Amino acid sequence: MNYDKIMKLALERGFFFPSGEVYADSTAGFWEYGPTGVSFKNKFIELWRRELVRKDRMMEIDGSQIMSQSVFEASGHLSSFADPIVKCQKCKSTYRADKLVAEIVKIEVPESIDTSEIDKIISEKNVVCPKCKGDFESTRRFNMMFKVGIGPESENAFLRPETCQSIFIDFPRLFKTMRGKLPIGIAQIGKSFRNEISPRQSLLRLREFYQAEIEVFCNPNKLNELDKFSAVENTELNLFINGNIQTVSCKKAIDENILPNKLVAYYLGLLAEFYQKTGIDMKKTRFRKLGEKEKAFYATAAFDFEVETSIGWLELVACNYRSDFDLKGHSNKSKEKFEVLDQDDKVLPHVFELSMGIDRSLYSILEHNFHEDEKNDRTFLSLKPYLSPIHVGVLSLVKKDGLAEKTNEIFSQIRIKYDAFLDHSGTIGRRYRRLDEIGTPLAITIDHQTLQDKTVTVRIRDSMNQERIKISEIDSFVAEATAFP
RNA sequence: GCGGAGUUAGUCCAGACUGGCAGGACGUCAGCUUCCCAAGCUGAAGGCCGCGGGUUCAAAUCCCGCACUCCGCACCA
Repeated sequence: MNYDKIMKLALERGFFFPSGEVYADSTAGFWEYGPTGVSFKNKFIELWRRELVRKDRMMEIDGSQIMSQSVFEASGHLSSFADPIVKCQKCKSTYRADKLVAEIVKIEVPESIDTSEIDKIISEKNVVCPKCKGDFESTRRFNMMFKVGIGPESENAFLRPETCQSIFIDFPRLFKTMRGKLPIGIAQIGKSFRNEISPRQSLLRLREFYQAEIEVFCNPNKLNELDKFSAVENTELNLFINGNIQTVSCKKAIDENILPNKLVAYYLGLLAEFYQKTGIDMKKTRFRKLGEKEKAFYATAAFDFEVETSIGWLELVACNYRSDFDLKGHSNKSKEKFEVLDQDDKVLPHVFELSMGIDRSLYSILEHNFHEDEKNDRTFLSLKPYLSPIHVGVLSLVKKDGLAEKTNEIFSQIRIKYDAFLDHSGTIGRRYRRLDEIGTPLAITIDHQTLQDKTVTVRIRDSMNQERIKISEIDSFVAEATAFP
C-alpha cells in the first residue's frame, strides 16, 4: 500500500519521524520533521503565502499558542469542545454518552446536556453497556484541549485547539491600525494542539499539528458584492453535495445557486487554484458539503476540501461559514466593541474561514507524486520543482583529475540562493536515484569536458534526459526551472 | 479506551516453539575499477533484541506490567 511506502520514504530520507523515539514513554500523536521535510514544508507555506495571502491582499499574523481561559469560554471551546463520555465498569468500553443514550432510549439529546442529566436518564431507563450488559461509571466530560498552568499560582490556560482565536481577538486592533476594509482576510500559520483520544497514522491525526488558517471578515449584507469574483469565475470546483459529485465553474455554482454566495465561491476558487499548484491530483479532490450533524458547533455552512489517498478520503481544509459566532462571543465576554464601519454601515462582521491542515496536505502531496518507475528501476517524487526539498544536486562524475574541486566551486556559487546538495561519493547512477527519491528536479554533473569548455550537464528528473549548459548559465537555468508559478 | 496482531542495525526481516557467541539482505561509509543512470571487487561502521521488572547458572527467546506501531471498534469542532 502506498501509505506504507510513503512512511518508509519519510523515515529513510528525513521527511518526518516519531518524536522522542529513543524513549519508551514517548506518547503517540507527536511527530517531527527532518531536514527534507522542513525544506518541503517551508516551500509549501511559501506557496500558500503567495497564492492566498499575497494574491488576496490578506494580513498575516503570528499569535500565541497559549491563551487564557476567558478566550475559550468566549469561543465556546471550554463547553463545546468536550465530549460527554461514559465508561463501562465491567469491560471498560468507552462511549459517547449523548449518542449512546440517544440511540438506546430513542430520544433527542442536546449536545450541551449536563452530565448529571445523562446519568439520570441512564439510571431511569436502565441503560447498560451494549457489549457486556455491564453498568456504567458516572458520565464525565473529556475536553480535547490541553490545560496548562501559568506562573507559580498555576492559573488556568490552554494550548490553542485552533490558531484562529487570536485572529478574532486581534481583529479590532488590526482593522483600525492596518486600515482594514471589508471584506478582509487575516491569515495565520502555526501549531494547534488537541488531545486526541486515539491519534493514528502519523501526520494524519496528530496531537500537535500545523494549521494555516484564513479568516475572511465580511459584511453579511454584501456577500454577493464582490468585484474580484471575476478572477475565479472560470475556476472549476468538484462539488460533492448530498451524495452527488459535479464539476462546475465558480460562476455556474453561483448562477445555479449551488453555492450560497459569491464570497464563499470566490474563496473556494482561490483554494482550488492553490491546491492545483501544489501538485495534488485535482481529479482526486472534492469539496464536500457537510450535513447539519457533521458541522462544527460554530458553523452555519461548511465545506470540507477532501483528497483521495490510499487510505481513503482525507479532509485537508475545513471551509466554515462561522457567521458572527466568534466576534459576538468575544464581544460579549470582553465588553470590547467588535463592530466596524463598512462605508456607512456599522456592522459586526461575519467570518468565512479556510482552515487548512498543513501536515495532512504535505502527506497528500507526497502520495500523489510518488512513482515507482520499474523500467528504470527507481522510485521518484514528481514534486513541483518549487516545492522540492532540494532544488538541484551538484555532482562530480568522478572525484579525481580536479573534478571534485571544480564541483565544490560550482556548488559554492549556488548554495546560498538555492537548496543545493553536493555529492561526490558512489556511482553517478546511484546518486541520481537518491536525488529522485526526494523529488530533486535537477542534477548538475561536472565531468572532464567541464574543465575544457566550461560546460556541465543538467539531468532532468522526470525524463532522465540531459543537456549541456555553460557554467555561466547555471544560475538562470535553475532560477527559471525552480521558480514559483 | 476496548479487541486482535506486532516491536531485533537506517530499512525489510530470520532467530523465539525447544533459553546457551546477535544474524541476513538492502542501504550507509572508505577504497579500487579512469566511470552518465541503483553494475562489479575489497574493506568498515552500525544493536542494551521497545521499556521496566520477574524466573534461571544463563533470557532476544519463558512469565508479568507498561509504551509505541498497525488493523478493527469507538472517538475525531
